[in-house]
Amino acid sequence: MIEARERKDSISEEVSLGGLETTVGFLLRLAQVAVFKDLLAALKPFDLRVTDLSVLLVIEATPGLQQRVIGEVLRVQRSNLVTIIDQLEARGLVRRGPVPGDRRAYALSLTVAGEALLQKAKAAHAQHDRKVLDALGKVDKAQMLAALERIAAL
Amino acid sequence: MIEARERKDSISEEVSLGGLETTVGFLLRLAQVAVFKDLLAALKPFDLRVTDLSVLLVIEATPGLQQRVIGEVLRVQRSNLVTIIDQLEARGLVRRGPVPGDRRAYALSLTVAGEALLQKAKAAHAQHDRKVLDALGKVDKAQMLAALERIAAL
DNA sequence: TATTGTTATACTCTATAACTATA
DNA sequence: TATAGTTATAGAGTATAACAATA
Repeated sequence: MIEARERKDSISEEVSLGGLETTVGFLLRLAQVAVFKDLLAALKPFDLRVTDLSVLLVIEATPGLQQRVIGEVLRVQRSNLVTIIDQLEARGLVRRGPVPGDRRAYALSLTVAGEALLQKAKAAHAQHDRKVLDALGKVDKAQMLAALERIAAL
Repeated sequence: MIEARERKDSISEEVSLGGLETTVGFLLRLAQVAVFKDLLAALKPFDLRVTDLSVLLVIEATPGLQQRVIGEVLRVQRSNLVTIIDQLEARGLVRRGPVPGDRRAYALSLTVAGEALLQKAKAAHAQHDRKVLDALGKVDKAQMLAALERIAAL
């Protein structure tokens, strides 16, 4: 059984990934999955997913935004955003108000309850973000952000 | 219409993301999506997805590997790996051989055709990887990999 | 009893087309 | 004609449980 444990423990160290392990793309995926998993866990007490928090943050920053705009900046198809906003609205966190001069669109804003929940969620998010930043090590945050932005624009 | 164009062009610059834009997690997602999209396009001529290439690379590096091990190192559930290997095997790229002393498992290896296709795919991958590395800018590759590894271990 | 590969299934995320009511 | 929101649907990717054969 010692033999078995040694075999199992050594897998991630001894099995070569054929160069994949020194690839930015592969580690980028592992890192992104880990970050989302960690943030999702941090948001669990508030019953919010990562996208929900993103939506609330954007609306808080610019009340009156239309769904289309939120979809654009968050890279979410406007059709997929409908259900997300529906749920936030049903929970009384977000309000779909009228847009003066355009009866097709909605002006989104946070309710008092939404604002209150967001504040708590932001505290959890800040704690999560601190963990991520600590993991940067020698890499400067600003340079990391710049690098990720350039990669995102490939 | 000038007004309309200006409104549209300015969205990504003028609409605040509520702090999200200076967050490692958010940009990590955008970067990862872009990298996978770019790599997928690069692999299109060979009809390979990103995971397919990863599997081929790992098998090439260590012929005789079992599916379970590949799933572990690539973070793919062994049940989801079945179809992936099925397809590669059906295309004559991968072979499921016997494992001496364990008739439950398969020893995976590349066929001649699989090896040949992989060489071409590797060239395309190298070109893609070069683009990603160029986007790193001032960030040292080794330090970036180390940072991503630490984030992945959150 | 535990493990390998397998099957079946479900759930989330994402993508596309078409509809409505407005503009 | 074009646009905002909506509906329906389909496709990935991922996750879980249970099974047969074998250890």
